[in-house]
Amino acid sequence: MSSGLTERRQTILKLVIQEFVETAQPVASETLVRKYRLNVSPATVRNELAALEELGYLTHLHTSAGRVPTDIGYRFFVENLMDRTSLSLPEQRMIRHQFYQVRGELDQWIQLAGSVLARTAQNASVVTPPRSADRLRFRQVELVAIHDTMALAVLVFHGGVVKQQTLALDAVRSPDDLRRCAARISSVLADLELGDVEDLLTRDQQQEGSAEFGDFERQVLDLVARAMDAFEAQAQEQIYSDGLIEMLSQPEFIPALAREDAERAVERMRRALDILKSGRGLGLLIPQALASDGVQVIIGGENSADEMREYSVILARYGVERAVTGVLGVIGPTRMAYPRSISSVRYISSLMSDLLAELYQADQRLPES
Amino acid sequence: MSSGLTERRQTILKLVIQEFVETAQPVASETLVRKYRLNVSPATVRNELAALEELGYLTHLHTSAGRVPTDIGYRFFVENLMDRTSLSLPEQRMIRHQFYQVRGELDQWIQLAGSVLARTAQNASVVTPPRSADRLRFRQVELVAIHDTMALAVLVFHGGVVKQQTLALDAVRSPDDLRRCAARISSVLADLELGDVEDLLTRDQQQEGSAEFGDFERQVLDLVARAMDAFEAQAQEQIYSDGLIEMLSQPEFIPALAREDAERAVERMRRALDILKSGRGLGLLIPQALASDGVQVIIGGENSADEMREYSVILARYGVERAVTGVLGVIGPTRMAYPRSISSVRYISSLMSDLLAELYQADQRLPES
DNA sequence: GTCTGGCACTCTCTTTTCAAGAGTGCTAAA
DNA sequence: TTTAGCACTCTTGAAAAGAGAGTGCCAGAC
Repeated sequence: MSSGLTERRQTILKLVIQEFVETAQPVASETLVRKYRLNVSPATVRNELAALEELGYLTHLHTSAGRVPTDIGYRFFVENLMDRTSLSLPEQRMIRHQFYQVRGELDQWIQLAGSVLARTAQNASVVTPPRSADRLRFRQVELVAIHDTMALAVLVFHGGVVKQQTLALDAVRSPDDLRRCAARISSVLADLELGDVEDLLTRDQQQEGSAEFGDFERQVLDLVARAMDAFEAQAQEQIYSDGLIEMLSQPEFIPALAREDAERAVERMRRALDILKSGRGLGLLIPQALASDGVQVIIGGENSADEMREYSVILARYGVERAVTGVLGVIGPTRMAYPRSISSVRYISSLMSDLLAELYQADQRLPES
Repeated sequence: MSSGLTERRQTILKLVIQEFVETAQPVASETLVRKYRLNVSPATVRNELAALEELGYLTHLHTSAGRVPTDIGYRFFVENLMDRTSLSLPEQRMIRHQFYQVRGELDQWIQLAGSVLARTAQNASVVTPPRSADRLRFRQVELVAIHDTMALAVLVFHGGVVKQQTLALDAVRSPDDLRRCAARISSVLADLELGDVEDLLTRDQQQEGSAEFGDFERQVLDLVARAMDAFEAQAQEQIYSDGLIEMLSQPEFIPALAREDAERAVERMRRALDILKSGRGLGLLIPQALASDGVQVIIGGENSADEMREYSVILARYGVERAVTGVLGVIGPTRMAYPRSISSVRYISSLMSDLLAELYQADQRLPES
């Protein structure tokens, strides 16, 4: 009976999605006619809705309820129907200004990106720190005295990765002592990877008596190896997330608005919490996003993880290609303001890329407000 | 009629609280007799319960429901009835071991403390980073080249406070250049506070032509001033928290178990989230805990903040007296396993104190596993 | 052939009612 | 002072009934 996705059906599909995203209520034929001043009757719209349902773009919760988009419906909307907008210029300017205020602090960039994404998309956000695709390579170490028997070791790796650790000294050391030791180790370990460092250590330990390094130097070497190990071990796992409150303010999590068993809303809340805290359900998506260009949109059941069936994820890679890259994005119920969320993810990822590029090549500049 | 808190009434109060903490259900007279093999009849217990209610230690939700402790009841329990236990030795050992594995990393200590507290108390936890009571005093700066036009500035302050920031260079600088500049600034700023640094900067700017510092040096000075300013500004506010999931797994937040309108459970959940994220309701408690010795227990309405009426907070100061101190603790529904939570807070705070002391005086050692 | 008005039908949602159950409070007796 | 007995209160759950929302379909109009 249905002769495919006619123009009018596409228009109606778009309206249904807009309406549903806005109100979180199943959309009735009469509402569409009244609110959008369609000059056809509700009955006509009903026929079209039935056709759209048969084509798989909409569903019915029960016989006498309005229509709700399916994952396929959202997908078609995102691919073909959606207005491709950007964040407004004042908004962009405000965001740039916020980043400008924390210039120089990578950790703060990450936090800020998470918070801005959450606010603009009114959903949860995830950001992974930028990582190098290569294995970690040592660059140099600085030892700074904190007091007589305590020093701070600042380890710098290629790609601008920095890690600091305190270090209990076995004996009192003068600043000169520290400097000498740091210089020695920096030159010995320069450009080495974790495996090389470990080899060096075991080799040194075997030739007991005529050891190449002093006790103190070996202590620092050990620290370096441990730090590199710890760093590589957690490289994949770390996901910063924010916007829990924003997401949980969505009607899906408020029983009075979701018109359903409050029990289910609570259960959903708990599971959402779990997803964000553990990063489960995102695990596969992130490497995938790291390997793709542009903004990725994963809608509901398109995600293989079953617990994500009711959520959409919008991700984009950011960083400097072939150097360091990370992933950032938004996560929320499938009923999501896709145009706005996508614009936001796109803008923040390009902004973060600019910031990182500045860290890597001085010929790119942070846009100033 | 009631002749005060007799021995037997105290016993019964203790049992009511233990039972209620365990089951989260109002406690009935018959349950007490059956479960704890009291050799009196339920009717006798009922009389005593009525007396305890008149004295203010228990309440009734409605005529035909069991008894529930009041804040006053919990308070009496904590002061007089509670068994004063410690964490078991195996548990202590396991915790120490976990801290041992992240030795040298203050940030990790804080995270770990939060996670351990949450797990042992099955509630949310809060930890503030250790802060000095004095104003921040500069110690030294190191400049580490990241690449040609980018350096990392590591600022070290008195009290072991360290902050790192990247710095875009105005021109290519050799490592020697950087070292010289860092040494110069370190010696000029040594032991200065924020105000002094700012004075120095304005004084230098006024004498235009014959400036005391080079462009590059002034750039670094500026960075230092900004960093100190930012650091002092956020010194009070930063509260790390964990254990949201643990707390939200308490029956109070699960409508099916709380036997009440699910709506209310959801509302409660949302508010709890807000408290943890914003730190509101804790604001007054933390300075208070910083000024007190030992473990502080604030039960329900004892907290002036109204949104905390249903929550208890257990806090302890940690750190090195007169040097750096922070606060850590547990937050959860008033129906809380006080003995265990208090032991846990006490143990972790003393452990963290030991760790920090090690950072300050070498004559104290981290207990090794 | 497409659109529209009308109307029956379905399902939800809310309210009411009723019975069962849990636990207390009180009284009177041991 | 303790206890048994019993009436009373309040909750909880199930079932029933009525209102409302929205669809699906048919028959007629354009």
